[in-house]
Amino acid sequence: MLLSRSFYTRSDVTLIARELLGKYLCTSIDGLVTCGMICETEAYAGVTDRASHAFGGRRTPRTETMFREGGTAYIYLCYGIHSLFNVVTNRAEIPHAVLIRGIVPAEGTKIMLRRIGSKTLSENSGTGPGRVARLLGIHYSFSGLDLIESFGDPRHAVWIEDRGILVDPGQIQTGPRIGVGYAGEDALLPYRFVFHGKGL
DNA sequence: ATACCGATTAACT
DNA sequence: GTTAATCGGTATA
Repeated sequence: MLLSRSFYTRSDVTLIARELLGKYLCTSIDGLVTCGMICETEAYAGVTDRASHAFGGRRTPRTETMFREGGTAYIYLCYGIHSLFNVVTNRAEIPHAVLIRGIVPAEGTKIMLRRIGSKTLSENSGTGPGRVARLLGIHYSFSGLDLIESFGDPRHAVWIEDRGILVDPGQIQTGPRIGVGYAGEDALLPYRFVFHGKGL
């Protein structure tokens, strides 16, 4: 079942980051469908969060996407090489977002292998935000795609499905976000969530 | 027009 | 544990 608009437009970004664990992030790029179960996320709490690109209400051509309605894809280029995928949450003008940091490959593994130029998938293949986007064929030029409206478009579609995976709160590990040392006190916030399910 | 830097990764020692 | 790769975004002038 496709996650609805109302899932994304809620106001508690850390709750949404938790609830995205166990959901399936899917893409259809040039007709090639790939999906992975989300196992790691980070919440970015908008204008009050020093780690967020939108801290202090900063609006630039890049961050403008985060000010859209929840359910929009915010994707940007990091270190000149990696596309990092986020889903925008909350209502329009409130620039909250959740970074997807890890997936377990579920569908289209053959396509994923072709994308990374490898023969087999390993434990690490879907770990790390750069690898997530690479496996799923997500490019930063897709920023602004709508995770509900794009469904069905064979060229560039990105969406998230609920496939009924139940995540016990005890299976979720919480901690500080990765790579945000520049954020001062906000670097210590427990906004990172990792799903340690069976076999993970 | 120019300078600095990053929500990372892979390949090293 | 360390480091090179790599370039668009952003601030400053």
